[in-house]
Amino acid sequence: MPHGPTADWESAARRALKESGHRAGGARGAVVTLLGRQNCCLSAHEISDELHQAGTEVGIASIYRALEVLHGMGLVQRVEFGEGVARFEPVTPGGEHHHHAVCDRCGRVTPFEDDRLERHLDRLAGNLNHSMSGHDLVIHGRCRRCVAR
Amino acid sequence: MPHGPTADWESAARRALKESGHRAGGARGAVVTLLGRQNCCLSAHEISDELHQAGTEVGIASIYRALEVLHGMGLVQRVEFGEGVARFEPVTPGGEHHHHAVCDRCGRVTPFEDDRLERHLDRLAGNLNHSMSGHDLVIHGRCRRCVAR
DNA sequence: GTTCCTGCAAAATTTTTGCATCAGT
DNA sequence: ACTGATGCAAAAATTTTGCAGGAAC
Repeated sequence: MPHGPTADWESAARRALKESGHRAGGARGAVVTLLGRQNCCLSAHEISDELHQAGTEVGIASIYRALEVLHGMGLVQRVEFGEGVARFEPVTPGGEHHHHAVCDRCGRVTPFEDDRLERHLDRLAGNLNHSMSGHDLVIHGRCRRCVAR
Repeated sequence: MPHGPTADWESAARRALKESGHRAGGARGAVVTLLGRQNCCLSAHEISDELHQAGTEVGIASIYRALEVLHGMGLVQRVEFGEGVARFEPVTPGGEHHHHAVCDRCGRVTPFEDDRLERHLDRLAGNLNHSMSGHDLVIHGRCRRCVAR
């Protein structure tokens, strides 16, 4: 289910940024590169840590600002699982979309996808006269590992 | 769709609290009463305001603590819509369950339910070997009112 | 050279915690 | 009375903002 880096989100994002007159150097570029390698969501803090480990120092404020721009352009989605931290993940325009199963015991997040669910959601949004720009289903419970204990 | 107060969540909650040796006087009782009249979610701040308006002064810390206990007992669900505030709503054990359509423009939250979706989710959780204790689907977009403008 | 971006530090929010006091059973 | 609950104030954690310096084009 988690399937390699998302299509080519990174180049699409860089193109979109350039077209709208944004630069993608230092901090913002690093965030774009990192997200492009991601197949699920990361919190701002996790992004900071990963960049740090890769030897790229980036201020946390710049990370939030980069995410704000990307979110405003519809390039990243913001999701929250009820733990009080926002998480961000790349959005592939017509492409793949996944949802999240969260283990309330160990915190593990398992992404999954389901075509029927997607179709179902489109229909639902139509019924509500709600123009849907994004959606996220969060399943809470215990992951298979924690269930076994 | 939004349908009156949830069955009789309040008495069920009070019973469950008593059985587990918790009291439900002052602050906690006020939160239980308020949630029992609710058909969708409220943030801690909103709960504080509503209680205030009803003439019941309750410290915000007590509200969080009450919600913590209720959440721990599975009596309330915690949901977040990506705005950085947690919202809480009563859970009716075998009963009704709804989801949320959030307008990213005006902030309006529209609850909705769909039986087929619920059945679908049960099946999905099974496939993932994930024991599901709760779930929430958030649809982002523009509500019908904002779409019209 | 101009404009936008970045980082630091400070501020604003939301949520949690310590502790003395108070209320429910 | 005893135990647990409450409120206040302080702390912690997350996110936002102001501003001076730096990088991109």
